[in-house]
Amino acid sequence: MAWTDERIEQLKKLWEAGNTASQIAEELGGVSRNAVIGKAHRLGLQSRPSPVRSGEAAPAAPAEPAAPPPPAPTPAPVQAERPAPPAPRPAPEPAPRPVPVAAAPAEPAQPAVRSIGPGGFQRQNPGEQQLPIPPAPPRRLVPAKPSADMAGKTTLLELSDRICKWPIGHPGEPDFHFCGDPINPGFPYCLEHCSVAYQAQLPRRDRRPPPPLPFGGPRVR
DNA sequence: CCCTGATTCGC
DNA sequence: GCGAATCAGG
Repeated sequence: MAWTDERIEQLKKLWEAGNTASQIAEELGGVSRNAVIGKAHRLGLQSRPSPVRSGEAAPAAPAEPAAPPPPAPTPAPVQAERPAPPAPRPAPEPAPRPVPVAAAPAEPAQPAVRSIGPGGFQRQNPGEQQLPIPPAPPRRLVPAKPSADMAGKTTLLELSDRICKWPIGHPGEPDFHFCGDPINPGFPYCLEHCSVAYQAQLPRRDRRPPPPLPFGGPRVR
């Protein structure tokens, strides 16, 4: 997979938005986490806090009223003979810039989880057809769990090589998610779902009636 | 062990 | 330039 302008753009956006390299890699597809990191560095993207923040984002900062920290004068640092990295403090936060006008490819504002249809497209409900494109995100975007009822559920974006990818529910529905249990080593599913997915071929007369199909079986309406 | 980003280095 | 392998850390 090549680094097209679009993909690079997406990479920058996601990187600066605070997504992890893994998340970005999955988002882009066709690239590894390492590839993303490597590219990010080659692009000169500021290395964000490398002391990883695996769990949740650090909410730490108390909602301090507008009290911008004093501008550090930082005079000439006396670097003896240490190969101190010239890297200036990240200081991202591009500041809310006014959105041009129309034709704004704004999309990163979307919550990570949206209903993803079979083709990979994002579904729309009848009522929400291409209305006003959301203005630029006012504030830093955070991965975040979109809705309460999705809390704890494994979404498409959270799949990895070691968790069960057995789908629960129907794609496109609000609570569609994946099993998420640890996989049965060597298989894409957990033990339980492997037993459903892989059945030994039995003589006809001994066959059991229909095992539940993936995706929850035929739709019922 | 899981994860994170950083760095190296052969391609 | 690319990214797997490796390193270092939470």
